[in-house]
Amino acid sequence: MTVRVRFAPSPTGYLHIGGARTALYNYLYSKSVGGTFVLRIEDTDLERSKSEFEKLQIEDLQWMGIIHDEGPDKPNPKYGPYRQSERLEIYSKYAQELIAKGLAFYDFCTDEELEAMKEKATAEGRDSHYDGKWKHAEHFAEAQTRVAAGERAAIRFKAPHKDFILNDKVKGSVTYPDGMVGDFVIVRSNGVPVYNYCCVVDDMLMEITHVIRGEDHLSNTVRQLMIYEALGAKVPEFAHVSLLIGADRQKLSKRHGATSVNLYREEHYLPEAMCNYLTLLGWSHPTEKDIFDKSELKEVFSLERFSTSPAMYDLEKLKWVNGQHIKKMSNDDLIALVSKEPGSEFFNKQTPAWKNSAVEILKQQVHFLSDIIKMIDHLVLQDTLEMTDQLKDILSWETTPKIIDYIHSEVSKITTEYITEAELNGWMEFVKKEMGVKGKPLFMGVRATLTGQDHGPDLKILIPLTPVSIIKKRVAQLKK
RNA sequence: GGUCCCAUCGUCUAGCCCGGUCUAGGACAUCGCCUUUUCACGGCGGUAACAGGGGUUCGAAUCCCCUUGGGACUACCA
Repeated sequence: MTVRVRFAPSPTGYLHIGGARTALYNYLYSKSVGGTFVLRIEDTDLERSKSEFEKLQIEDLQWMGIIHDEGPDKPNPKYGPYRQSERLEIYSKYAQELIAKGLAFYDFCTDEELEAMKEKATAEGRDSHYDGKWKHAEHFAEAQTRVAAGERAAIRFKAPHKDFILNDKVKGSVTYPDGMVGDFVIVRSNGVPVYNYCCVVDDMLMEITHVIRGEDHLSNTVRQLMIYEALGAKVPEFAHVSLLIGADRQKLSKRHGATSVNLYREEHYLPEAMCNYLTLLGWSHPTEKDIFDKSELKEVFSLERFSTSPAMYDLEKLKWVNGQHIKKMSNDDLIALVSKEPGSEFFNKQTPAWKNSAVEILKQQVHFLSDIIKMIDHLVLQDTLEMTDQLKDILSWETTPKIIDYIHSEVSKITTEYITEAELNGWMEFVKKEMGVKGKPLFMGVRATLTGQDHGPDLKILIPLTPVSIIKKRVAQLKK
């Protein structure tokens, strides 16, 4: 039997980090067993669903490399359509079947009646389950005639009186005691079916074999179990993955800050880093490897390695993972990405050798792509000096003014755009041999003179990357 | 309130199912040292956890129960 999994977002907003993680787990599982990954759009909430969001969410998924095998844009005639709003007749057909079998019933109760029912139940200390007259068989005929006459009614499912047991791949055996849920609505009075019902009909018809989703669905799963049974459908395997939480240990939501994938895309996080980090939030690599690409997981991904407790979404570690992925990249790939960063105009004008050298030295110490541009601005293009205490200290050494004088005259002779490493070496040699300066005063003195800073990358690489015009300005300021 | 789920360093986690090899391992963060005549990278090391209480057992992070704490669900939302 081929494995079929699905990710079923509601197009009511941007793709959420938590959603991306579930999508990723489904994707990884399907790849690990050679199954099919289906994308289904759950847009039965007419008010909140917007087609733009569907498009945006798919874009975010694609950015992360979570590519679906089937979906609205890649339909398989056997299973489509893939938008619930386009499957209304299907749901209606099965709802009629359930009514015919006496497993569901039309309900004409008004909101007020329902409210009164609830209040009465709470007053009596009972669970506030549906208690209306329409569930009883003697009213079925009346209900049919009223509906035939065009009156609107919701359709409720008759919750069977028995325990349900779910063997969850992550949670293990979960028991839902009898009476946990009452007769619930499967089709609203406006004719639109609800999630718990559509989901089952779709999973059944789309032959979904494994449902991997957030733990927030765990309690509701009993409703779905009931419907599977009523429909006579085979129950898929369920894997309820623990939730992502914020620093306050509450379910991750907008108020925890950047929780939409598109924000990270805009900040140019590396998609592979994002996937890497998200994978590790609730799943562990069998060899405790912590930096990897999705493609390396085919052989090792399994449902057995999920953690059962919630995981806190922590930007610090994501930052580190992103940095690790930058280090892993080839210089050419990295150059291509850096060239698209805002503020990369100067970078883009440089020779391939310059870019390669710059990227090679800078990628060692950054966490984000934008850091590379920031560092170029700071290390290479900064032409006004900031008088830090450290710089003042270096300038106070008796050898430093002599170095400045010497380099000032040497630099003014340079007519090329860049200083070569050989020229720099020559200056170092001169200061060492002819001026008798060595050790820390030599290196720090030269560094301060040329960069105006007391620390930074290796001068032999940094200085040939810095335009002479910038260096001239720096030295001139120090000479005063 | 009710039902269900969860509980190892500050954080992500390994170990738990199949008790002993756990004076509890790794990673992020943090601190220190080494290396780099600077910074970073890297290397080495430190601080830091089995929520509490009862059992079962020769022996429990691992099995059972209770307590406590946290979370989810409890819609004609998904």
